[in-house]
Amino acid sequence: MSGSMSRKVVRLRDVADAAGTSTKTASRVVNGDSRVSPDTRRRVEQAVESLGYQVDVTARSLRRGVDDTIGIVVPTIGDPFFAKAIEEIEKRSLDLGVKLLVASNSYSAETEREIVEGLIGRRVAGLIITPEFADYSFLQRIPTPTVFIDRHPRGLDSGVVRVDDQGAARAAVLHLAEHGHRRVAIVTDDLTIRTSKLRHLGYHDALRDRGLPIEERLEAHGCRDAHDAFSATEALISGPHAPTAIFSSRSETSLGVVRQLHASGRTDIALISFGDFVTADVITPAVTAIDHDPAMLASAAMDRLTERMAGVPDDGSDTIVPLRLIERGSGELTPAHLEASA
Amino acid sequence: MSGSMSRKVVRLRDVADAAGTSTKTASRVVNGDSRVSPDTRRRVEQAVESLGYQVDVTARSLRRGVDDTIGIVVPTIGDPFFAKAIEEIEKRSLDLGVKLLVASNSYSAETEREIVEGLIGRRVAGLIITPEFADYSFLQRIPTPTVFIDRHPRGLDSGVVRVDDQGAARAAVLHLAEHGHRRVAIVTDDLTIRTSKLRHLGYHDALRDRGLPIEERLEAHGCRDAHDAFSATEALISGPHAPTAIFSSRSETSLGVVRQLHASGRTDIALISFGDFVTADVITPAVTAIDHDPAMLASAAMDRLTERMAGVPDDGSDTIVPLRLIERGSGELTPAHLEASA
DNA sequence: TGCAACGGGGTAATCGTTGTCACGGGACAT
DNA sequence: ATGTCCCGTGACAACGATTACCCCGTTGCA
Repeated sequence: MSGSMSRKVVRLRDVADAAGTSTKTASRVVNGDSRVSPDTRRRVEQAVESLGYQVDVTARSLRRGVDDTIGIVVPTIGDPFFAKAIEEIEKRSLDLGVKLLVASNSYSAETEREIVEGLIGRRVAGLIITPEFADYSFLQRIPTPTVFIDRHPRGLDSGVVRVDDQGAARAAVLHLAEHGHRRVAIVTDDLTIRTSKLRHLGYHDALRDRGLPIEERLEAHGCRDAHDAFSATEALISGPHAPTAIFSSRSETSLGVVRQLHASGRTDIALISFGDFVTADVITPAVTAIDHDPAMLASAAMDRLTERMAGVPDDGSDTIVPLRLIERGSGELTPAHLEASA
Repeated sequence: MSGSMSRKVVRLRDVADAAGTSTKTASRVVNGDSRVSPDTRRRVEQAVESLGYQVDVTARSLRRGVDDTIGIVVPTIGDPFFAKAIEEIEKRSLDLGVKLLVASNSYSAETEREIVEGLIGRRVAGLIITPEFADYSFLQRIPTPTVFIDRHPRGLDSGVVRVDDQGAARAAVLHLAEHGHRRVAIVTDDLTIRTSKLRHLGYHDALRDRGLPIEERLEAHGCRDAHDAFSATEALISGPHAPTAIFSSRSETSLGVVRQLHASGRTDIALISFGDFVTADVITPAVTAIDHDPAMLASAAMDRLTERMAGVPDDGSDTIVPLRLIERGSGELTPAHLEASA
């Protein structure tokens, strides 16, 4: 019944009225502009406090032309790797006083483009994108600072923040070779996926370096999940020329490989997993893994993005995030024939 | 050098000009209003296409008073449980044509409140919050539709979407009792955490139901991570009155328990983990777990949120998301003395 | 025939904030 | 003493889309 039905929202105008200043001055106080006298500042601050004023960000963003957000687009948010990356980026965003818009692009090329365009339509201050299906040439004309991670975008000549897939895969296989293995198999995803291809190339690099044979029957491609890898591994190890070591190119496939090795009692076969997973150290033997730290990738991406936002143009070069090999046992097994002769 | 330095952005006005209509009509087309003649519609659509027009969402949001976004606030984005939940919510958001703002609140009560207020200042259409430290009484006055998940917010009388922690913990311990165990230990986090407390209560419920002893030396509290749990388990199983079964109240602690059991060769001790983890089925024996499906929780939260957004008020009741017990072996081990007598 | 209802369209105000420009007055240098 | 410059401040317009309101013909119906 009170006469003053409180207005829906408190506007800067209301604050200014209460403090006896213009909205402009109130705005100055709210935005930390130094050119305000201490007395005025205090009055405004007090008004803000008592009225519970909060900036309407939609209005601010319209006026400024940019929104205090950055968008991140990943294939799957639930993937622990990307989840950790998002976490790191959110942390950094907090420091920048910016909010984080997350979106997934693992639907189709069309929705992927729509999603990115939608983000741009929101006038995001920056974009971090894991390119998937879409052609990104449309970004050419758009001024939004953008950083790509993990893979190169199709249709756009841009630097990328990524891990050294090829180099690390090579290092892993060399590690196996160093322990005496001459028949090293690979279990991997579809080779049309850039990441998979690079790791596959690294695998070949290592074999070539060591003069080891490259054999098709040692390669299992197209393993999209643990289940595929489970079957593929069975086929690999059941033949007469079974490998003494396996290089699994994704943590997902590693789970399948491990299950198969355990199921068939062949835990004597060496294994290195590209991509770590929890409990890799609980299994016997514990699984040696190459770990790419998502936080590091994310951090590097944010560094790059803040650079772009500051106006530094993309020079087309890639930022390579290092990887590390975690020796746990499975990657240090020696082949049976060597053990016998020892 | 070209004479026409293209204008920064294409506005609705430009589309209208190109199509020879007013902005109002162009707006109608863009927003799918039916009261436009087919011919006009086509002209506008063509203009949109050729100019590459995109709605400026910041302007639209200002005018409408709400932004087409929903905010989700969780303790840790990187936690697989919340990551999966976010993933599900993002999927649902896509259907609603809404973007998702994610934020973490695991910093402090103050930043938690600032984060939520910041979201509200953005005029989000809805909020999904996992309350942590902050007092949420300030939300009382705010019209933004809000749904809380996992825990009850402090300072606000509101329904919640949550799992039945206490009931499920009770079920797990009863499951162990059913297999003959009379000395069941618990490894858990700090009991000041609501979730931990509820699970602890469920543990006691079960013991009481079965007339089993409640002993302090069977309870390891304050295990914040796998490492703590590792040490705590060592203490638990080394005494003279060691338990024959362990109930671990978080997947994180379960990792520590498993490591300790393996390290000390006591894989004969039964174990049920509250919270599943990958490779729980690779370990020997595979770990029986109670799984709370994050997607289900998220989905229920979205159902509730869309209801709120449609104007249905909170009736204060909780939505309970069911859990399921996944029998894998470790929870079905029988105590040594029973085996001996068998 | 008269008139209301409706389809199709336009004009201008509005959302809340902030950049631009202007102004009076003191400090300081010429 | 006069100009220059900076400070604190305010009036005002603009950001781009939406929407309240108005207008003009057609129809349909009494």
